[in-house]
Amino acid sequence: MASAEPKTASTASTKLRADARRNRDKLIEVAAAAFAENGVETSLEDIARQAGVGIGTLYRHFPTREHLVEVVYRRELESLAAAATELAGKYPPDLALEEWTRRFVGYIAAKRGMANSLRILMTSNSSLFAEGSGLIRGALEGLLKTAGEEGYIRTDIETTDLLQALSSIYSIPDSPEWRERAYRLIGLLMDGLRAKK
Amino acid sequence: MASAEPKTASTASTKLRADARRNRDKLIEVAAAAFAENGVETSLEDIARQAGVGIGTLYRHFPTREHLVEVVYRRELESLAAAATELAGKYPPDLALEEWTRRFVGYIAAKRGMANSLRILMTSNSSLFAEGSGLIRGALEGLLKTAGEEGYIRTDIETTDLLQALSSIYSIPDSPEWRERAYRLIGLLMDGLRAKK
DNA sequence: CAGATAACCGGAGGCGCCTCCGTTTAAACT
DNA sequence: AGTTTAAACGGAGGCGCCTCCGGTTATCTG
Repeated sequence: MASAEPKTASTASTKLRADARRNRDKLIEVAAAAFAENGVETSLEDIARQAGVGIGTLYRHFPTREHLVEVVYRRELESLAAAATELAGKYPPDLALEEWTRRFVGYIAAKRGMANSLRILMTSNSSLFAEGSGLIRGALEGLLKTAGEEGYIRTDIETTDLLQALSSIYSIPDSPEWRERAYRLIGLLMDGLRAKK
Repeated sequence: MASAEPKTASTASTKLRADARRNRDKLIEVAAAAFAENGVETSLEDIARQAGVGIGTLYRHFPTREHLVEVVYRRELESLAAAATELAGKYPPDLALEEWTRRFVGYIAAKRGMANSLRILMTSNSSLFAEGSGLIRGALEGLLKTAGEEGYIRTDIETTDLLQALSSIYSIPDSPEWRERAYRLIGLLMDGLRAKK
């Protein structure tokens, strides 16, 4: 057989038995919630329990904690990127852009506190980082382009510039008003963008 | 900065009861050997067992694994610095310098593999790093100065230069000949130093 | 030297990690 | 439908982490 496998690239459902696939999906879903709530240090046995499977099943699907973290991280990143298209079809371009950046903040918020774990993950698997930022950049670029072409915002701002500004959110120090600050920053940026000169 | 803490961090025997002090010292000694042999992931219970104390005692002295690692690391660094003085009084200056750099290599060799742990430690406690490199720099500087003044080596090389060259050893890729390569590099540097122009 | 006391010791216990393997079951075959 | 079989399940078990606290002991005081 010439290996003409109908492999679907990214979301490859690599021929998993039905039950296996169900369990795997459920595990990812539960893990995502658990990580968001308690950080990456959450007990894996808890996750397995909540997903209604044995600990053995969890470990078969995700040999190490890092594997699980990576999958969850990737999935969220993808859904964030996908949201760009969705929002673009639902709101005027400038509002779509603004709403998307808000979601971006939400995503970052969830990742604070597990910064260290993520950093380790990134350095031991740098392609993950490259892929991730590529996805986000692409999403942002699409939104910017549309909004610019349709005259909602100025056109002399590069994706890189905005991304740079957004990523500065990451370094806002932790505090009760963290989110407020982030939103203020976004508001500022958006107003700046709308000020077509 | 007003870092005028009166506590001498180094060998501060902060009024420890005799037995406590004994146990603490023994723990450090055993831990140093264990880390060198099996990396920082060694079982702490094993260390306690080998030191002939209960696990509770270990945890009282070193609340976290990182505490223990840090103390061991610091101690080795200090003994490396002390070796400089010792060697200086025992060999001609240029040989003392050469032998010291060899020990430096040994030290680095022991630290490979635990690079990640050390990096975490360093970023969460940057003063540790500053202190450490200060010590080493001082030791090297002393050796260089003596050897230079007594005419054994050239005098137009700064401590920083040599330290830079030495630290490049750290990035020699892992392989069976790792040590050979390191020693070759040292030989090269030493010959260069002795070539008084 | 005896008694008091504060510091120290150590291991049991509860929890999570991860592996291993006997049992169950989806899916391919007849 | 019945049989087969390889994939998937799941939990027991061994190990290490870390905490907690009743027992031990160095040191101080009379």
